Amino acid sequence: MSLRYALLGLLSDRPASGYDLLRRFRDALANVWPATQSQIYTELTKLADSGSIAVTDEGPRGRKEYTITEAGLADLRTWLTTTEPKRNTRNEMLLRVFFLGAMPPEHARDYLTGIGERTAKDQGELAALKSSIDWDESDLSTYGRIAMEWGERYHAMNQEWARWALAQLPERGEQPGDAGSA
Amino acid sequence: MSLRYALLGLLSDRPASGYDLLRRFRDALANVWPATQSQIYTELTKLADSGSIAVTDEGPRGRKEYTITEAGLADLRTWLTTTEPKRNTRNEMLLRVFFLGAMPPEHARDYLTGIGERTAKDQGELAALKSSIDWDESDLSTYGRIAMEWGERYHAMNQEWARWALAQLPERGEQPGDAGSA
DNA sequence: TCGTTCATGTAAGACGTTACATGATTGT
DNA sequence: ACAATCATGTAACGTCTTACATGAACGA
Repeated sequence: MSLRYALLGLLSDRPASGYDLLRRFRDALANVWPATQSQIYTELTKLADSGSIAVTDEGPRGRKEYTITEAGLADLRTWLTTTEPKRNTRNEMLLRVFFLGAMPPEHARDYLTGIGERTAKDQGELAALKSSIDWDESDLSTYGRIAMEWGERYHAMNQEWARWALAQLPERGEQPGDAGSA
Repeated sequence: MSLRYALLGLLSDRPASGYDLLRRFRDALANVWPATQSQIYTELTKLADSGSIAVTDEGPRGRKEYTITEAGLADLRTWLTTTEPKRNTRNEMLLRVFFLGAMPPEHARDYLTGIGERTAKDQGELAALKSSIDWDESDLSTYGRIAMEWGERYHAMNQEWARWALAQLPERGEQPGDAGSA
């Protein structure tokens, strides 16, 4: 259901074609709610059928510009206010952590080190994205910045956790009870 | 694909029936990789067909106890070492943040306050879960504790972020450029 | 005996991914 | 002319959720 509201949300800012929305998903929402071309076009057709959006202009190459209707806006507001957001649970990275015991300890270290590295890379990409955006005084910018901050904090948290987790593992070659040199 | 490996992972610790695994998903993996009864039984049948697990005992009420095979263990290890974990992107809570501009500012405050409250509640539930677990010296306990720590840090991060985000919004009734009383 | 727990299985539908398929327009 | 970009649509497949369906065994 969320894709539906993501589209309504973007269209509440300004009218757009499927192709426009596809780019906005790639640029702005890729880290929050990824969607494929296929999904977007299918959902736009459904939204138009249900009267939440309407085709308000047609351009070259079969371009159709959609505008949100009053009904669609009401629908979006209902979603924002009266329904509880679902928690994000599934986490493949964390699932693997549970089963690191099936591997030699060396691999557990490598895995956690890898997490730290990957999240550092993601953090860099997020920073690049942040500086590439033309932040203005619009609502989308204000709230986009707030979402971006979440991403930065998330990555920082992951890195700190990965460092901490490494410290929980026995040292290379250390035996249980051997707490280092005296 | 992850469900398959979650099952192999649990079975690598010890043999279990579908019903046993269902409870372990509810208790230990609910916050990391939720799975329904329907999904678990279906996947166990597939795993048995492909030779990754085998029925090694049958009990009352049609109970079938599954044990991981060498092939299954190899499969699990391959997954752990040679494939990249997929990032967790979809975040409904954050998606809504983008569109808070479609609502009066009051609602944005309420929403962010609500996030803080809900994550505080989740944190409490996680703490309760933590103290309810019989932590021993097994690998699953070691890595389970590490995963638990991630959850604690995640909730703490969310609360700090929600507090920060509230401070970014204009004060109740404040106009842009009006930075409080002198 | 009667309710709860144990125990397994199937089916329909929503959502998401990947791939296929087509063609107009623009810029060099 | 030709390549890149704009622009839309469909089909097959896999995963996840919800609901339906059944029944044995245990304990009070």
